[in-house]
Parts: sequence; structure tokens; C-alpha cells
Amino acid sequence: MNISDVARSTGLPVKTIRYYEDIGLIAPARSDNGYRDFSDSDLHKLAFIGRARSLGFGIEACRDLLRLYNDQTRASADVKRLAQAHLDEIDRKIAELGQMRDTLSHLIDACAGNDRPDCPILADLAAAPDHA
Amino acid sequence: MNISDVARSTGLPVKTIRYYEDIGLIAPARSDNGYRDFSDSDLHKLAFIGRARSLGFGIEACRDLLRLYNDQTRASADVKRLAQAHLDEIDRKIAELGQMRDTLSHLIDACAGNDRPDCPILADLAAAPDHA
DNA sequence: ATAAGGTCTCCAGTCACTGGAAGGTCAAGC
DNA sequence: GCTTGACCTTCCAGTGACTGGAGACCTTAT
Repeated sequence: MNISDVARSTGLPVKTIRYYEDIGLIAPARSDNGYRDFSDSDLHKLAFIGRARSLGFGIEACRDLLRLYNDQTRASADVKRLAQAHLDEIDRKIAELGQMRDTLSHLIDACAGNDRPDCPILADLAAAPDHA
Repeated sequence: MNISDVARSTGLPVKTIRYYEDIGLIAPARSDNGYRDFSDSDLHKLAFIGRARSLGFGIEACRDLLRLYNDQTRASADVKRLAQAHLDEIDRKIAELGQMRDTLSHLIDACAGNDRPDCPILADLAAAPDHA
């Protein structure tokens, strides 16, 4: 299976697949002509990685997840711990963005949005010692 | 005013302040010894940038905001448009993270987290064609 | 034979810093 | 005057996870 077929069936860009090989997430065979020759197992791994990435896991976490997946002696607790750490990080980011959202939203509401220069958004940026 | 004083009073790292000069956000004077010599205006600008950054504005947006701030003939509508675009982006990110959070949270709840290898998290990553 | 399209490698750029090396400057204490 | 230590300078490289592009090779169809 050539790389563009794999790209089509996993939804991952060709460049990304090559990159995943570069960093050692996959190791597809090579044909005589030097082309990568992907097995079903490679395909499966890439799909796995693609889904983990879509859940926001970082590359190193993907590597860990793949290792756990291939380890029949794993404890589900290890997987859960990894996922929970990631969830905590997501919650942290959501909270951070929510904070930004609230402040920004207030400022936008207060701004007339007309031809005049007076603007509470700029006033806040210029003066606010904190956004409490 | 030397750079470490500015760092102290703006809360920005020294490295970041130098970087902001590099990319042309500020242009502090230089003393005879080659040290940067920050004016109150530089300080004010850095504080402004720091607050815009803390609201999640990117560097180019900060540059635009600073330009609008210094333009007495600005229209508040321009500021509002910029802020609204950023708010939309934040909302998009929150929605994306929320989606991840929901999926991940379900999977974590379903995982026993014990010594056994069975794990719905890995099962989902390995098999799920989508996370609908 | 040629043209189109797929594949290869390698290099550079993204964003907003951050770390570190190597060296100049300054103020205090001896 | 000399040293010590804290400060300052520039420049280079690395971060995460790709992405774009150049230049060259391979394959398939006409």
C-alpha cells in the first residue's frame, strides 16, 4: 500500500505520515523502488494515532498509548492514569480559555463599535492592573 | 530603567522583552554601555502587550491593538472587530476542547483502572471509526 | 517519447518564546 | 587595583507537530 492510499484511508496528510515515521511512531517496509510499503498493521497504528491525536493527546502520549496497546500484560490503570492526566490538562485549558472568554466578552459588550475612538477594550488593556 | 526592572514591574521575562524588541513591538533607547534604557512609554507598551497576551491575543493582534491604541483617529468598531474575531476563535477552541473532554471523560469512566489489561480507552482508540 | 502524477529526501518556516554559551559592564568589598 | 558576583549583551539552537517547497526519481498512460 502506497502512502497516498494510507493518507486517504486514515485521513492523515501524507506529510504527517512521513513525519510519524521520522519520529519512530511507525516503521513501514520499503519496496524495491524505495517507496514506503504500508502493511495493515501500519494502517491500524496510524488510525490509532490519528484518533488519539484527535482527542488531543500529544505525540509522546500517543507513543505511550501505542506501547500500552501492544503490551498484553498492561494494567488498565496505567491507561486510565495517562488519560486522566490528559483530561486534567484539557480542563485546565478550558478554564483558562473560559476566563479569557468572560473578560473579553464583557469588554466587547461595553464597546460601542462605532466611528468614535473611545473604546473600553483599549482602555482596559492600557490600564487594568488585573482582570479580576 | 534596565531590563530586569522592567521585567519585575511588567511580570514579563527578560527574554520575552528582548524578543519583543527583536520583532519590533518596542524600540527602547540604548545607554552608552549598550544596555537597553526603557522609558515610561516602553513600560506602558509592554504592560499593554502583556495584558493583551494574557487575553490570548496573538503577537500580530497585539501589534494591531497597539497601533489602534496610538491612533487617535481610530474607530472603536475596528477594535471591536479585532476582539470579536479573537473571541470567536476562543469559542471555537473551547468547543473543540469540550468535545474532547466529553469523549475522554466517558472513556475514563468506563475504564476499570485496575491490574487487568481490558481497557475501553484503548479499545476505542483501536476501533472507533468516529467519536460520534 | 513524453507528460502527468506519485514518491523520495532534505531544508526551512511556523508561533512565541526559552535555554544556554560566550563575553562585556558595573558596584561593592578587600 | 583586584576580585567577585550580579547584571547586561549577542547569537544560536530547541520546543510541538507539523507544513511548504525544491529538486530528483519512479510509474503509468498515451
